[in-house]
Amino acid sequence: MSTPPSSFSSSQRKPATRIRSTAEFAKYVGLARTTVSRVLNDQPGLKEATVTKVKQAMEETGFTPNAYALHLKGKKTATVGICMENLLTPPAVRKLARLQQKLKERGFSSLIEVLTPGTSKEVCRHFLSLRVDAIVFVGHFIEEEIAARVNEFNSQSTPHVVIDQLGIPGANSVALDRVKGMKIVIEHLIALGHTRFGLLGLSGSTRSIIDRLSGIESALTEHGLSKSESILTHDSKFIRKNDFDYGRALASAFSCAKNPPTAYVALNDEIAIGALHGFQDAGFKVPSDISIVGFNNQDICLMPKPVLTSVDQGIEETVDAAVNLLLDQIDRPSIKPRTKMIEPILIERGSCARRKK
Amino acid sequence: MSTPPSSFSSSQRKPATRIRSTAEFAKYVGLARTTVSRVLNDQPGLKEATVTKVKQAMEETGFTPNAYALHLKGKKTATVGICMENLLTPPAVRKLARLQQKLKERGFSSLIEVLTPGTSKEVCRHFLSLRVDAIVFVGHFIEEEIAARVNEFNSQSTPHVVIDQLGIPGANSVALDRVKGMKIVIEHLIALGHTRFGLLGLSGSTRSIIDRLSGIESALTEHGLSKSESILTHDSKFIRKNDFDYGRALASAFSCAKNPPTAYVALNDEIAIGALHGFQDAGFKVPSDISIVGFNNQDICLMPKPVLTSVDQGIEETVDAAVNLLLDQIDRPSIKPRTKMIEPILIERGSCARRKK
DNA sequence: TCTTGACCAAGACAGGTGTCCCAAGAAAAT
DNA sequence: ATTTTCTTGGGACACCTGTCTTGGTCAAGA
Repeated sequence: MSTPPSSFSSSQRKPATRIRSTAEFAKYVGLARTTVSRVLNDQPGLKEATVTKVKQAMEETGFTPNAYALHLKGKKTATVGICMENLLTPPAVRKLARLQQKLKERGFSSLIEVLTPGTSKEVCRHFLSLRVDAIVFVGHFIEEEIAARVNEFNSQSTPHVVIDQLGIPGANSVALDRVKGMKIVIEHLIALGHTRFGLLGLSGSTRSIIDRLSGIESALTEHGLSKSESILTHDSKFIRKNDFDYGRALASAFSCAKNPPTAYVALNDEIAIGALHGFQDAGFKVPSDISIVGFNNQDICLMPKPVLTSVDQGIEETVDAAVNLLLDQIDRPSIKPRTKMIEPILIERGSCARRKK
Repeated sequence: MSTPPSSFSSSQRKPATRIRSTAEFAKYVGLARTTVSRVLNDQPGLKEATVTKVKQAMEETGFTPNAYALHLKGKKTATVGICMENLLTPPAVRKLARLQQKLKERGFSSLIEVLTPGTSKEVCRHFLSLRVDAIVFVGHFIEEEIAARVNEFNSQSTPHVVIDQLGIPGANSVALDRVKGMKIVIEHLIALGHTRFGLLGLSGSTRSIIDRLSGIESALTEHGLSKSESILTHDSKFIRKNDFDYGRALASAFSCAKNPPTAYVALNDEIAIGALHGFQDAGFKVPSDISIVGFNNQDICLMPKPVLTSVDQGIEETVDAAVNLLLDQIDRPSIKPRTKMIEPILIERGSCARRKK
C-alpha cells in the first residue's frame, strides 16, 4: 500500500475534513477551479506539471467530483434499480449476483431493494427519483401490482425487465419455460416406466404453478395417460411452506397411503430432498422403490444420498437475456416490449430409476 | 389497479414523455413552480384544492423530484455502499439481506458491488463520488487493501464498518469470535470422550484460520492434550476448494489411513457434509463411529442424514451491531473506531455422539 | 525591447431544486 | 365600495460541475 511519490509529505498534509467540491479541492491544490476541472475532464492545452500535480492531489485527498452535480449537467446516472422478491432463496440470489456482475461490466451500478407486497409503488418512485436508467424485477410478485408499475414505465418510457414472471401485459420479460420444464420431467419418468406420479407442493393458482401443471398434463395426454388416474397429491394436508420439512411431511403422507405412486415431482429442490429423507425413513429405497425429481438444480442437489435429479433454470442465460433486453431499451427508447423464454434442461442424477417389475 | 378519483381523465391525459423537472410538472398542472414546490415540501398557507390538485397530478404522471438536485441543496443522499466479498455463499448473502433490510428501516438505500482483489479503491471512489453516507465491507479481503481504504475513510471521516474481518487497524469492525467458536467445538467433543481430532479444511495463514486454530489449541491445552498428538490433517493432499467434493476427498483420505480420529471439525458446513458422505461411503457410521461438526449453521445442515451439528454465526446479531456502529458514526462524526465481537453458539444435532468403547 | 504564444485565473451560464421576498390577484370582511 | 386577509406568481439565489469567454502572466523568439 505504498503511496505514489508525491511532492507533498503525504501523511502530514492530509486534510482534516473531507473535500467536498472542486472549489475546495482547487484551493487545496493552489489552482483555479476551472483549471482543475480541465484536468479532471482530460482537456488539452495543459502543462504536464499541472496535470500531475492535480492527479497527485487526488490520490492524497481521495477527492471525487460529485456525481449528483454531474448528473445535473446531463450525465447519465448509470444506475439500475433492482427489485428482488427475496434475498434468501439461492436461485434468486444467483440471479442477483449475475445481474450485478453483468451490469457492472456495462458500467452500471446496482441499487437493490426487497419488495414486500404493496411496496412496489413506493420503491419504484424512489428509484425514479434517483433517476435510474432502468428497473429490474426478479421473482414472483402480485400480478396486478407489477402490471401497474410496468404500465407506468411504458407511459414514461422507462427501460425495464421482469425476470421470472410471465403474464404481465406490455412488459419486457424473461422467464423459464415452466410448461416445458415439467413436460420433460414427466416424459423422463414415463420413459423409465412410471405411470403414476405424486406431486409435491405443486398446487395453487399462481401463473407459475398453472404453467407447470399444464406441462404435466400435456406430457400425460401425449402418452395416453389420464390426469385423474396418474396424479396424486397431499399438498392440502399441510401448511405449505415449500421447505425441507414440508417435503418430509408430504412423503410421510404418501407413505401411509396404500399403493403410493412410484415417481415424485417436486416444486423445488428443498421439498424434493425433504421428501427423499421422508421416504427413506419410511423404509423405501431411492431410487429403486421410488424416483424423485427436484426443480432449480441448486447446489443442495448434491447433499442427499442419492444425489437429486433436477431441472436446471438456466440462470446465466436468463439474466444475460434480461440485460440485453435492458440495453436494447436504453439504446432505442421506442422499441416494443418483448418476451424471451428460456429452455429448461433436465439434469439426471441418482434419484431416478426404472420402475421395478 | 384502480386509479384514484381524478378530475383528469387519467388514461388520456398521460404525458407522452416523462416529466423531468418541477418546472415542466408545474406547467402540466397549471401552477407556478414555486407553488408546486411548496406543496411538495408541505409548506403551510396553501389552499386545500391546490394541494389535492398537485397530488393528483403526481399520481397521474408519476413525477418525482430529482434526488440529485435535492442533494445539491444539502440533502443527505441516504445511501450506503456495500462491498461484498461474494454473493454466492449463503452466509454472505444472509448478511446482505439483513443489512439491506435494516438499512431500509432506517431510510437508507443500498448500493452493492462485489469486490475482486485490487478493485476496492476504484469501487470506493465510485461510492464516494455518489456521496454515500457510509461504506460497509462484508467478508474477507486482502488485509492491506482494506486497511488502506479504512485509512482513507478515517482521514475523511467517512462512516464505515468492516463485517467479518478482524485485524484492520483503525477500523470499525464486527466479527464472530472464531477463537471461541473453535474452542466450544473441541470442548464439546472432548466432553463426549474424543481425544483425537481430524481437521477438515482448517489450514492456511489467513487471520480467520489462525484464530480458529488458536481456539482449538487453547481447548486442547486446557484439557491436557498435546496438539501434535491430538490433531491430524490431510488438507495438503488436495486442491483446497472448501466445497462438498473437497470434504468428501478428505474423508476418503482419513478412511484409508490406519487408526483415524473419531471426531472431525470442518471449516464450513459444505466440507462437513461432504466428509459425512465420504465416511458413510467408506463404511463408517455417523455418529456412532465418527462425530463431525460443521461451521456456519446453514440451512444445508438439515440435508444430510444424520443432520449436522454446527456453530452458529449469529448473523442477525452481527449485522445489527454493524448497523448500530454505522449510525453512531453518522450521528457523531468524531467517534473513535470500535470493534464488537459476536459470541458463537454451538447447535447440537445428530452428527456427534459419545466415543465408542 | 517588443511580439507571440502558451498557459492559467476568473467570471458567467446552465441544469433542477428549495427557499426567501415582493408583488399581484382574488376572496373575504368591513 | 373599500379594506383586509389569503393565496399565488415570479424573480433571485445557492448548491456543484463542465464549458465557454475574456483577460492576464510569463517565457521564448524576433
